[in-house]
Amino acid sequence: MPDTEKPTLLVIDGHSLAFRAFYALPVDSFQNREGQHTNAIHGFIAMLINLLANEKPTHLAVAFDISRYSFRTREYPEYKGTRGVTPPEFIGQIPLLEEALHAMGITTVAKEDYEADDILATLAVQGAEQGFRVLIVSGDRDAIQMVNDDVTLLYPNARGVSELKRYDRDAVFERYGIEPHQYPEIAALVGETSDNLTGIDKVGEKTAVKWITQYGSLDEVLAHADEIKGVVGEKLREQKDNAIRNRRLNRLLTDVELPVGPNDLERRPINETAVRDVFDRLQFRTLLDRVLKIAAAAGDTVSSVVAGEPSAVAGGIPGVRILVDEELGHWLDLVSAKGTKPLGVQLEFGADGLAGFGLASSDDSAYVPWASGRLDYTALEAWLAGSSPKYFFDSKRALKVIERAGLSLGGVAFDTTIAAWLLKPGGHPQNLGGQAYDFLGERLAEADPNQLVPDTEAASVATEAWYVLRVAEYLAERLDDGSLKVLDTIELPLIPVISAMETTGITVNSEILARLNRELGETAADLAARAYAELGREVNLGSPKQLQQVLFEDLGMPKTRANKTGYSTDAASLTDLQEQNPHPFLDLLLQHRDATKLRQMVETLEKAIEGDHRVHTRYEQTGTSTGRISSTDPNLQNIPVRAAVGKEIRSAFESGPEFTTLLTADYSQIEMRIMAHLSGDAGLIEAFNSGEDLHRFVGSRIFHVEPAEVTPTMRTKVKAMSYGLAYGLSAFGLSKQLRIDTAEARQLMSDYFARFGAVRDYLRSVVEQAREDGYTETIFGRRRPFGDLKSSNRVLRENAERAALNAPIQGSAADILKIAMLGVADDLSTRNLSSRLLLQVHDELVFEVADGELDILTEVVRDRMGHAAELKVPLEVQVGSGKNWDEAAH
DNA sequence: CAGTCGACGTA
DNA sequence: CGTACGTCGACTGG
Repeated sequence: MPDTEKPTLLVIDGHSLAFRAFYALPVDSFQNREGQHTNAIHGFIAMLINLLANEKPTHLAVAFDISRYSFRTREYPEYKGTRGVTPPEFIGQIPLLEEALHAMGITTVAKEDYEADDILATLAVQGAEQGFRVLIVSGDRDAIQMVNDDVTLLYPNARGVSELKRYDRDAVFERYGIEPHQYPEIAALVGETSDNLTGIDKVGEKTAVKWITQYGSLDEVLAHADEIKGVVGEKLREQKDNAIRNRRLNRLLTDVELPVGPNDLERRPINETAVRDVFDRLQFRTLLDRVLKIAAAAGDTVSSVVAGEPSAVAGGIPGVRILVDEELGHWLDLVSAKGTKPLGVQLEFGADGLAGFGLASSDDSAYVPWASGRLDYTALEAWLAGSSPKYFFDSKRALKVIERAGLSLGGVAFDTTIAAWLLKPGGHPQNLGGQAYDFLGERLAEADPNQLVPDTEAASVATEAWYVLRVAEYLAERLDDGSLKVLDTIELPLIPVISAMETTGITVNSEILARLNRELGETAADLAARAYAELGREVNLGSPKQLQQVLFEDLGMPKTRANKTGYSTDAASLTDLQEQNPHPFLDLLLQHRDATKLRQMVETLEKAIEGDHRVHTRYEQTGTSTGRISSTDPNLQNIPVRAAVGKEIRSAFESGPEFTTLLTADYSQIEMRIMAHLSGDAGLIEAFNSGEDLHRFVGSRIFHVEPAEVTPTMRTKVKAMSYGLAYGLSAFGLSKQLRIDTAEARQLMSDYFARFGAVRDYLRSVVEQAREDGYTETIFGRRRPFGDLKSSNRVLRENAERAALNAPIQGSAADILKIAMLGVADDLSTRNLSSRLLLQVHDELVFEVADGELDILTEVVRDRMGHAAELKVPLEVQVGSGKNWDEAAH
């Protein structure tokens, strides 16, 4: 096919040409009204307009370096090391240039870790293969190597960018006397000052060309180095490593994986609105006319939406800039209004941690690739660590990843996961796409994980960051003042505290666990064998279904409480059965369950011990509907404590090396104290202020005896009653638990409320209020919505009523412990203490005590926990310490 | 294989 | 017919 009929692909090295333009045009003559310098943009676009008019490319792209760092600097850190800092007037021009190009319908291409010339080389090779006439524009002499029959280089001459010298094969031969592909071999010998690549001393262009012509290639020259006489020969033999290194570095890659190929680069119509907008901001009057004229001449139907990477597309999603270094600093300053406006932040995760940052303001977004150890992130690091407000989707995860990358994070001002939870604490956990859909009604593009080659490309983290910002703004609108205060003063400050607890973990003695595992295993096996002997056959003791067969059919025992799959075989039912219908199998079964359950827990814990001999649980800050935090992988909030074996398990949790003991601190009867506070019940308040044992005090009032005369039975009854109150316990439930008849339970309740009537009034009022408002509220303003309080379904309604009367109590207790955690964490840090908070178990905190800090830590903990809230009754804190968790308990 | 249920540990 | 959780094994349905 004759060249004239071939489509023409024009690819420009954006950075190098913009930089040439910057030095070709006077800085001071090109400034817009905001003081932004525009000379490089002006020069570049003027050159581009000439190229479009003269070369009439059918396909077009501009390639950019993302950073001054690339795989070449990793290989040879001194590469391009002689280049000074970017002139301040140049900063900010590249992103604006990209914006202008996008408005003009021109695709820009950049690839992390590669230089623009590698992109040029790749597209040139692909273009030639696919039948294009290829024109490349680069200010880098290494680009000569790309020239061949299909590829022509346009190279700016010394006077800047207004004239481009045309290098085809013949022109290269005429200028250098070699084939284009040999150019890098010449350059390798001579060296390239601008790239900081030293060549062979005494070897200039003439010598190099002579050698290459004589021997054919650099390899051959080096192979025959011995034959070369004189000083240059010596130098060549001495410094041949330089040449080898230079050749390695100046070889352009032709197989870079790019998001676009030549056929994707067909020229598109300009977006006139966008062009007018950008050129107006740049104050490019004449250039605008020329661009519009070219567009008109090309017969473009001017569209308002541009494909590719426009600065704004339908739906208002801002285009994604790729930024690092000074450009990034400039951009951050601009879009955050010098740190006063929040940005959405979304991290990109790679195989080994942090891979990139997505950052977004309301109308702009940027992607910042992250490669650890690189030097061009000072602006980002400063912004991340500083107090400039940042919004996240999951800030705990972000915090951990950022810290692991050796950075620090400050200014976490919003977390959409936590905010969404505060708005709807019972909701299912959502990913960002779910939030965008639920709150904004918009679909966020997600790659289908089931497709090897997804046909929908996932949104960039920069776009995700933009959604984070918008979801955050939506949620901030919807949250009432109380919830916002809980977010700002409790939940957000708690994130780093919880994150540190997870990272720290707690030392667990694996030998103790291994012994327990073995002992419990033996016990279980023994019990199972005896149980089988009783039955005369083997059954799976862990299968409720098989147990039902054995108990209710084979052994013909009376039916127990019904459940979905038949009849219950839980501990309470089996204990009942044992009374009505004694059988040795029942006891053995119960004991076997006990042993296997504990063994399983021990085994789970053993497996969770990591290389540092510690167990790192994960705390779920949005895992409950009351405000508590939950613990998973493993759950350290349900480690046994009551039975003897439970204590043995707890004894395996120890203080780590460098620390002396563990310290535990827990609130005594915090929920009852909150009930006293919220109900204002004079009797209950007096009970807590009297210093008397609570249940003894209450018992004396109910049974009309002196406190000293309250018997253990009386105390047990009162205790069950008190504890049950906050859960919505019924007379029926109380009777079952205390194994008394319902009449007595009813009497007990009525006696209780006769003395502590305000408690009943309060509990009723909570439900009543919740029915009216649709939600309950804790002392600190945390809300929990309830819909079923008006349900006509009695089961649903009564369930909701019990949950509602419990929510402010459990929730306020959760708030108080969280506030205490913040206070303690604050004191530990301001007093420079080394002791650390390790665990939280709803009303208990576990610390690791550093040498010599027991007294001060005890004081801090007592103070901060005791004064986390000012209630109508004192908050009592019990503190204990010991080598392990069991000993530390009191 | 994922999801559900019963059972049971904690506050 | 007492709140709030997480985890396990067995079982179910695909």
